[in-house]
Amino acid sequence: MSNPTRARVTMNDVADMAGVSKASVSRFIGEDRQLLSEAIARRIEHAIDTLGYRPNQMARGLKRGRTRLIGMLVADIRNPYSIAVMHGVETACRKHGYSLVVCNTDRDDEQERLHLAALRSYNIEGLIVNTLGHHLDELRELHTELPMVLVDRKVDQLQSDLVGLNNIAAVEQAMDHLYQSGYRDILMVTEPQDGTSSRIERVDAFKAGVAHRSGMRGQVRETGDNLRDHLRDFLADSGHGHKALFTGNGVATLSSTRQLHELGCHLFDDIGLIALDELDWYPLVGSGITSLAQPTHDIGVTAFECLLERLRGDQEPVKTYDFPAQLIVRGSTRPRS
Amino acid sequence: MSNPTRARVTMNDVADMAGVSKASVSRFIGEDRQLLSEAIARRIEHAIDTLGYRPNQMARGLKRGRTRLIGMLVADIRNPYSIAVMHGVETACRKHGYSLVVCNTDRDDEQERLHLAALRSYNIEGLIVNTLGHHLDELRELHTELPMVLVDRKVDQLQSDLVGLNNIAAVEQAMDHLYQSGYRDILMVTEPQDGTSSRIERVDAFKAGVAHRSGMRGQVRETGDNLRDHLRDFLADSGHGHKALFTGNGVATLSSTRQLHELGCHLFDDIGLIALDELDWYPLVGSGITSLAQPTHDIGVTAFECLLERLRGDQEPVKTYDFPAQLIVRGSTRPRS
DNA sequence: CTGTTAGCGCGTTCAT
DNA sequence: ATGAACGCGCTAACAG
Repeated sequence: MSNPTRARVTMNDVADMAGVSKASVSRFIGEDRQLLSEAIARRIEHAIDTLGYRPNQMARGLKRGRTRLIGMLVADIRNPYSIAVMHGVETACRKHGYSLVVCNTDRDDEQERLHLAALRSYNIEGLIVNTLGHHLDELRELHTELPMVLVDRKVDQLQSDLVGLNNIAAVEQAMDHLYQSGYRDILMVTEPQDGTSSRIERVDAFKAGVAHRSGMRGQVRETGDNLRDHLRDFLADSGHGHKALFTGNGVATLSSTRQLHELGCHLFDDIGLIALDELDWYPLVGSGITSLAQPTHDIGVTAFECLLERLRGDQEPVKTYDFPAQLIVRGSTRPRS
Repeated sequence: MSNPTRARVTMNDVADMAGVSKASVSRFIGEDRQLLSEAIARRIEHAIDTLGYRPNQMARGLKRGRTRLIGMLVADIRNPYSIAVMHGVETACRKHGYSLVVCNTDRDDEQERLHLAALRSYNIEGLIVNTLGHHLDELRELHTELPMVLVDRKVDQLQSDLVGLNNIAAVEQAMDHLYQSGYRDILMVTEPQDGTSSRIERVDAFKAGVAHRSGMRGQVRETGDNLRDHLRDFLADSGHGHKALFTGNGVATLSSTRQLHELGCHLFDDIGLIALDELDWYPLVGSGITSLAQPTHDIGVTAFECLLERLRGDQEPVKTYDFPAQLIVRGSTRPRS
């Protein structure tokens, strides 16, 4: 009964049953329905209903060159940021009748290559990229065939639209808030930069922000095996004013908070914290984690709409969409004096 | 330069350049490479490389009926459980040369219908379902064409393989642990059941577990606007032994913990907590949240492999894969006496 | 308004 | 071992 060998009902079947030509059926399911006479349209509709006919998008795409498929390349699908953006993309896709093929590379360059080949073979109409783009040649070649949009991270030498956070402004917001709350000794924790443009921008902005604020001291550390030692050292080294951590993304926040916790740190009396990216559990940790929330949903929606513009023939020069972050104040940056 | 109008290089181009017929090229990219002479194979390979030819999966699928596409219907893509399972599915897909089309319904029945139609139109070879399956007719019809596997939640009247947690055993583990740790007054918090089989099973198992443990009291409450009041009442109503919460999934844990936090509860001295599902922030909240972790990755992998079996012709009766949960003890269930 | 014809890119007989 | 011809399901061009 559930044997997947039953032949699919095709346009021919519908045409036969309705006693019309395939062309008429094609017109019925396409944009040209108004060209059909009332009588024929009804017969076709009836045949479609009784047969349960559904057009085959593959065949359709083969002929028209439009598959209604969008690809998304994600570096780390378990990162809540990626998920949130993807949710936005998916919503927008749905709204415009597109489906989304998600490819997770798990930060593996070889997987990226394989996925790119696969996506290409499926004739996707556009591609949303949230990876390091280490296969420049393939990407550029693909870009000659279809529009692409970068999310969060730039890819060098790939001239493509970009949508993401205004990192400079966001970091400035964070610095302002820390400064005004009385923190003077800041340790920024970032994931290894590794060529990721957004991380680099944030670290650079952090250094610049420290430089032009009098009495502020700033250092940068990376997540990894040594993080705990770095944090311990930072906590021990007093005499530079109230201390705070500035974590560059959700992953950095998680590992930093875990390490602080394991170090027996009282969250957040001993040390302040402001995080880039908002996660749903921030209110629950200690007195709550202050964060700069990214408009992830809008970022995803914009990425898709950007693609859609290009698909509709937009030939304008490469655009960049910089979204602002929203400060959410919680206990982890309570004012000090 | 990045104008998406450049014609794709096709099998014909390769054949022309290599001076052979399309059939030979087809043999080269297919399974019949050993039928080709060394000389011709080399010429074809060279042509493919210089032209950058990639076979068109759409056309291929159209002809052979194998698109190498798997669909996954997810009720809530922002639920970490779904993501974790999806990650497992994706890994398995990749390993076997399949690509994954993910469809998020946002718990909306109408979206489920639309997605089902879309997936079908793309000739996916199999479907993984993690939704309520409220469109039984469409699902059953689809099931006549392709294999399906249910994840986490059963769908009534849909005879299909199922992979998920052994809910009975998992809840028993939780109850045992609570009992042995000295808790006697338990409030289970679940998302509205709403026909979700896994939630129903967990609640039923909870009630049964309370019933056959002497001196234990158990109540069930749902997440929602009243949760806070329920929790306050529960906290106030003493005299039944040490209190603990048992949350039925990640979402329930998050909302319960938030409410406790806002009620000014000291986590977790005033009340114990054990959670079904493991999330990465559990160690950070209060003294840490004890949990029962699901083998989400394995569940995803198994779901795909199950599909693959069916695709390869497995005709055996419907199977059910019940995975065990793993208890992770943290401070939220510290022993009481 | 409607049907006929010719492919889209590819796999698969059949010949040779 | 290789090529010619046909068709997968559908759309687009042209006739009528």
